[in-house]
Amino acid sequence: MASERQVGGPCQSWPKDSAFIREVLDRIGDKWTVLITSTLSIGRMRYSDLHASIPGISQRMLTQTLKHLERDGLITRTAYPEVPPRVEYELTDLGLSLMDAVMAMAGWAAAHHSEVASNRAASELSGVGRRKSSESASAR
Amino acid sequence: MASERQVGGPCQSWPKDSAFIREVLDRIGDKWTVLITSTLSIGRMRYSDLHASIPGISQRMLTQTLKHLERDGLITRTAYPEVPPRVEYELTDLGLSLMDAVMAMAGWAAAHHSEVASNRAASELSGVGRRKSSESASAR
DNA sequence: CGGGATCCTTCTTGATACTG
DNA sequence: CAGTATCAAGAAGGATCCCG
Repeated sequence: MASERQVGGPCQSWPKDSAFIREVLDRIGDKWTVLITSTLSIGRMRYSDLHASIPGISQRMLTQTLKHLERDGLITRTAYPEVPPRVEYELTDLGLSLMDAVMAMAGWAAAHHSEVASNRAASELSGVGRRKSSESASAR
Repeated sequence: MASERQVGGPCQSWPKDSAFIREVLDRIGDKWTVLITSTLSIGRMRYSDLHASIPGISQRMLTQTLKHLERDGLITRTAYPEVPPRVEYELTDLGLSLMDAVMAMAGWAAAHHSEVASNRAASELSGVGRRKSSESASAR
């Protein structure tokens, strides 16, 4: 595989403007962002519902990620001035469009993950990307 | 915006199989992976060329990221047994296909970064996602 | 030239406790 | 309920030195 490709062909066209690409990648590269937005893609939810729907997230990370998403206009935050406070979050159209892009990535993942997995397994046996026990447990 | 969307519509369809999506996201969420693969999309390169082409990367990260990419079958590593050692890296078809997906993300970024930027600026003024000086310098 | 092995510093994150 | 504030632990990243 990858026997003969013509070099210089596809996409050598971002010299220095990789700034916003990095911004987007920093956002979706964040574990919680994807989980939160995908959960919100079901519909608007309140804080506690999100917390319950996403196992393992701390309030700190939930709050922080929600703020980042709100700041970038990917979600809206609506606080109702009631006696027991109620706050609801919802994806904006912008956030929804990002989800589409993420789903595209998910499509690639679904299409190629087995290939990646077998490559990885083969490398593991031959000792290419071998990790040193301390790494083998969990990657972050 | 995002005034009335029908809930439950788009993409509520990954309950627990988000495992490989995370794998892919962990990979492209990594700052150096994208820079390296996009550089390699120009054509095969040797270690020192990559190091020179990517400003600010350390040998440690370059080597490590290259190993991860090789392990997953996204690039190939070819070592020539010469007197001054020569090692060349090249994207595989798999790696190239991932680049396509990344370029799709770049497309989203290009289309919406101004919108995100203005949202962010507006939030900055109203104090929504305000950071506390220690965060404002660099986000990782 | 192309890394491998260490050390050391910084940033991120989870846990916990407190508040409007 | 919906956060905020503080703290400690761990991982990621850079710098440096060395080897084949």
